[in-house]
Amino acid sequence: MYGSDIMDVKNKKYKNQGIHVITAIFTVEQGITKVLLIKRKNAPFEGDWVLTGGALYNDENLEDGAKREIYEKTGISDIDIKQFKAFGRVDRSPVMRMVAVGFIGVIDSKRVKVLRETENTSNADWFPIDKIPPLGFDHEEILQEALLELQKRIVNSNILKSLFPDGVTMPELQKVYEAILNKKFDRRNFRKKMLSLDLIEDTNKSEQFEGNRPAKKYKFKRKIVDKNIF
Amino acid sequence: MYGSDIMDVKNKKYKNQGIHVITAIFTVEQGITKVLLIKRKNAPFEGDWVLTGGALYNDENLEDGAKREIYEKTGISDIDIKQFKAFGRVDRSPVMRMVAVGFIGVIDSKRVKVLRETENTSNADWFPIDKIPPLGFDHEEILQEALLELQKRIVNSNILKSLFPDGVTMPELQKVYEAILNKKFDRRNFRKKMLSLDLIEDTNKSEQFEGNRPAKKYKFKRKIVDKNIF
DNA sequence: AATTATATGTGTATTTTTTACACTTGTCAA
DNA sequence: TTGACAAGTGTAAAAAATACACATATAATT
Repeated sequence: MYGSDIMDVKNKKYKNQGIHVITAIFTVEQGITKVLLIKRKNAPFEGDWVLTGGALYNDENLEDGAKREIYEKTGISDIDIKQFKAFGRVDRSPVMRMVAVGFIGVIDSKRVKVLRETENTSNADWFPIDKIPPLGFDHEEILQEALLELQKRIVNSNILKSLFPDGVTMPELQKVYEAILNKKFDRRNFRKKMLSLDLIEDTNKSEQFEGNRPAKKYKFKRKIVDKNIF
Repeated sequence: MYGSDIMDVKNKKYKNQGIHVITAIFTVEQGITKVLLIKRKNAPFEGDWVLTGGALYNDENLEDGAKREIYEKTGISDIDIKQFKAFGRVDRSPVMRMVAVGFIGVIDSKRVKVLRETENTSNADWFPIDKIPPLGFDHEEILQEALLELQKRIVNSNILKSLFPDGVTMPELQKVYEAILNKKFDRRNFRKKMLSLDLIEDTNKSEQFEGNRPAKKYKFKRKIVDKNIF
C-alpha cells in the first residue's frame, strides 16, 4: 500500500477537499429548547433547512470562521461557542469532499433582531427540537450530536452564559435546565447543585417584581469548569 | 460583508484546503504512559517527530483514514480509536491550509512488532509522555489535548480494550489507571469502582502464577458507556 | 393598614455513594 | 509444613445526593 504523507497533497486522492464550520445555535423560550435553522436558497438542498454554517476561509481559524458565519446570518457577534466534533462521511456533501467541524452555542433569542437574508439563504427561524423539519446535508446527524453535547456542557461549562446577558434567577435557570435535560428538579436541591457547580455567582440585584417575592439575580462566571469523575 | 455559502468553494478564499487525520496512540508499560511518535523523512519538519497520521483520502471516512494511517505505519489493524477534536489554526501547516481531525487510541506495545519504514517516515518509537521531544506541526498541542481526552475516556469508555487483548487482572488495570491519571488508588476501592463502571466483566480464567495467589482475569465489554453528571 | 395570593428562599433528616482501613486466601519455594 | 508474597474481601465513617415543609417578600385587594 502506498503511504500518504502528512503533506502529500499533490496526489489526486486528496484533491478538492474543503472544510465547513457548522454551529447548532440553541435557545430556550418558555421551557422549549429550540435551534436556529436557515433556509437554503441555492442547490444543493435548495429550499431545505440547515444549521448555521458555511465554508471556512483560508485565513481564519475554525472558531473564527464559525463565528463569522453566525454574524453574517444572525447579526450576533458576541456568542460563546464550543467545538464538539468533526463530521466527515464521504458522501455528506453531494458536490465535493467536505469535512464539517461542528460547534454548539446558546443565545437569547430576543437578541436576534433581524434574521438576515443573505446571498445564499432566504430566511431563518427557531424550531423546537422535537419539531425539526428534514434537514439538508448531514445536519440531522450533526444536530443530534450537538444536542447531546449541549446536555453535557450545561453541567460543566458556562455555555449558557450567552443566554443570560443580564443575569439570571434560580427559577429561570431551573426552567432552562429542565428544558434542555428534559427532566424535573426539586427547587431546593437544584439551587444547591447549581451553586456547587461553581458556574454562577451572586449579584446583589433582584429581578423586577411581579406580584410575589422577587428572585435574586446571579450571573455566570467567566471561568470554564471541566470536571473528571475518578 | 460577503456571505460564504456552504457550497461556495469556487471562491479562492476556500481553495487548496486539505484534511489530516492524526492519532495519538498510547500504551502503558511498567507504569509509564507512552505515546507512539514517528520520525519524518521529508520536509517540512524533516527529521522531527510527529504523531501518527496523514492526509485523508477522498474516498474514506475520517475514522477509516485514521485507521489506514495507523496500519500503514505500525501494521496494527484492529485498534479502537475515538475522535476528540479538530485542529485548524491557520498556520498549523506551513505548506497549505490543513485541518487535522484528532483521534486517540490505546494499544499493547508488544503487538507493534515492526515499526515500519514508509515512504515518508524513517522510524518510530514509544516516548514517555513526560519526555516528549519537540514535535512537528502543532502536534505538541494535539498531544496535550489527546492526553486530557484519554484521561476522561478511560473512565467512561472501553478505550483501554485494545491494551488487553487477552484479558486483564485488577492489579494490572489499576497500574494502568494510576499511570494515566497520575494518581494512586486504594486496591479495594479501585476494584469496587471499576466493577461499578460496568466496563469490564468477569471471566473464569486466572493469570499465570508467579509465586503468589493468581489474579482473576477480566475482559472489557463491547459496550461503550457514556455518563452524565446531573 | 391589614389581609390574601403567589412564587421565592432556606434547613434538616434520610438515603446513597465514596472513602478509609485490616484481615484472610491461594500459590510457589524452601 | 511453613514462610513469603500478592490477591481477594467486608465494614465503619464521611460525604454527597435526595426527599421534604415552612418562612418570607412583594403586589393586589379589602
